[in-house]
Amino acid sequence: MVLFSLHFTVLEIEGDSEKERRMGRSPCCSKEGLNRGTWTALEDEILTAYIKAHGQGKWRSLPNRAGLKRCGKSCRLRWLNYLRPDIKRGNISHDEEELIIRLHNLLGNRWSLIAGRLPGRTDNEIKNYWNTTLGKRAKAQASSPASTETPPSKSTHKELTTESQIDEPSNSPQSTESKIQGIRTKATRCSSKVLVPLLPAATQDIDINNLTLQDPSELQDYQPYYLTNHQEMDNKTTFQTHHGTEVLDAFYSCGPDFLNFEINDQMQTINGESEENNDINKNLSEDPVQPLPFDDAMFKDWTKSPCLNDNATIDLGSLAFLLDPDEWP
DNA sequence: AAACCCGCCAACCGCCGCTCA
DNA sequence: ATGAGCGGCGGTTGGCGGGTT
Repeated sequence: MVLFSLHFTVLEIEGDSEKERRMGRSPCCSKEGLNRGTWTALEDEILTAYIKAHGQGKWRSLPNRAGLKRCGKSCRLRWLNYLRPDIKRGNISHDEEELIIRLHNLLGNRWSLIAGRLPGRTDNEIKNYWNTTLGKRAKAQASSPASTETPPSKSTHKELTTESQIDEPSNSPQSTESKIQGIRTKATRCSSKVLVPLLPAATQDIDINNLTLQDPSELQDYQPYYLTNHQEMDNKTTFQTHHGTEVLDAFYSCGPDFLNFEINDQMQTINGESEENNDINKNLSEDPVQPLPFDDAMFKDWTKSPCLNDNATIDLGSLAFLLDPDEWP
C-alpha cells in the first residue's frame, strides 16, 4: 500500500522537479517543507523499499522520486549509516578497537578510509566512537603523569598496540594529540607510492622498475605508503622492504612528522576491494617515486630505529593480521 | 520525584573534489 | 577552460536516555 501511494507521489513531484530544472538550478536542499531530525519507521521503510527497487545513487532527486520529504543528503546518510543491509550492529569489538587506533594513528581523522578497513562499520560510527571513547582515552593518556616523566619525543614514541595498553591508558609519553597535529584531515590524492610488502619478514630489495605483477591479487602482498625516502640509482629505484606492521609501527612511532605524508586512497583497492588493480599496476610503473624524508639508516633497519626501543613490548607479528583483510576475524 | 548533568550517537552542515556538459 | 551539479567527507550539533544529586 505504501508503494502504491509512493507511485503517485513520485509522478507528481517528478513533474515539479523537472519544471524546476528547466527554470534553473534548484536549491540543494530547500529546507522548507522537509522533515528533519530523527527518521520515522515509515520513512525508513520507504527509503529502503525505494533503494531496493531502484538502487542507490542520484540522492538529490531520490527524495522526490521516492516521495520522501527529506533532503537528498539526509537520505544518503540514513541509508549508508543505518539502513544498509550490510551494516554491522553491536559494540565495537576489541579487535576492531585496536584496528581503529592503529588506523587512526596512520590515517588521522580520515574516517571513511578507516571505515573502509572495518567491514560493516560506518565512518560516522567510527568517528563517534573515537570522539566519545578512544579520543578521550588518548587525551587522558596525553595528560597522564607518565607523560610528564618522559618528555614527548618524536623518536621515543610508542604506540597502543598491546591489549593492556588498550584496556588502560598507556603510559606512553607521546600524546595522541601531538601525533594528530601532523595529520591532514582532508583526504587528498597522491600520485606517488612506496611498496612495502607484508611478507617476507626478511629485508630485501625490490627493483620497482622490474616489479611486475602477473596477477592483480599479488598486490595484496604490498601496502603502498606515501613516504618520501628512497634510494635512486641509475634511474632505478630500490626499496628496502620490511614487514608491513613493523614499518607502520616505526612510522607513527616516530611522531607527527612521519605522519605528514599522503596515504594512498587506493590502499583498500590494493586489498582487492575494487576493480582498479590494473590501474594501480599501471601507475606503479609510471609514477615517479618521491624522495622520502627518512634517513638511510632508518630504512636499513627499522627494528634498530630508536623508535622501536627494547622497552616497547610490542608484539608486532601478532598484529600483522590487521593489515591483511583475509586474516580478519 | 524532580532537576540537573553527562555521554552517546543520529543527523545536520558546509566544504571539497570529481564529472560532465 | 569553465562552471554547475552531485556525491562524499569530516566537523559539529542537538535530542535522548541514563545516572546522579
